[in-house]
Amino acid sequence: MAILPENSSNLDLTISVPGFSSSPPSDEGSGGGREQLKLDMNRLPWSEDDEELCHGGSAPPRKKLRLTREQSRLLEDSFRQNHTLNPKQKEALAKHLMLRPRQIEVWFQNRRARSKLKQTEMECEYLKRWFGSLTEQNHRLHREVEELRAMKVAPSTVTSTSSLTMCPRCERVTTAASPSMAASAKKALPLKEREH
DNA sequence: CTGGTCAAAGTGGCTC
DNA sequence: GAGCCACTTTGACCAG
Repeated sequence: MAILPENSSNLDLTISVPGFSSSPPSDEGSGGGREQLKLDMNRLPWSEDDEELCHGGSAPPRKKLRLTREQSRLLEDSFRQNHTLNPKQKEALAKHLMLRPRQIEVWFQNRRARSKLKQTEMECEYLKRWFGSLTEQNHRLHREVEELRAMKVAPSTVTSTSSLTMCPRCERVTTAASPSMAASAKKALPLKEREH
């Protein structure tokens, strides 16, 4: 097994020039001031010799590429059109952005992961809200049960059993006295469950 | 200086 | 074996 990964050619030795400032004056908001460095790090062409250099001797610290805003924008555009690339598209994009196909591939992988994470977070938020709603509904139903039990203890207070109805499918008892509860319970359920 | 965050890249397992 | 994904590492940057 190789000591270094196949794509260690991006261990860009050329950027660590003594005296070179990696923090030029910021021209953008948060995260700004990276543009110059990014350009230098991304600069092509790289050669096979560079790769050989990386494989020889002791491993230098991996230098991190930062994409330029333009590169990111084009990648985002491309991602919007398609979340995956075929080898030809990857090659073309790499050529256009002056990056290696591997970098395009990695960017798309990470972008898909971020996209999925965002989706999961949104679903999590939705489920939290739903849980809150169900908890609230559960409390109301418990109170209703207590009320019904109280009525059973004192049957004289129950005017007629016909005011209680049982849903044949979910076997839920509803009373004519609490239509709002039935309505709110219905509201809390997702559409699929409601179609009933 | 330190800890947190973000994103590029490495790694290993899985699928086709 | 290539491509993808989940997980992890790592470097750059920023705020306190």
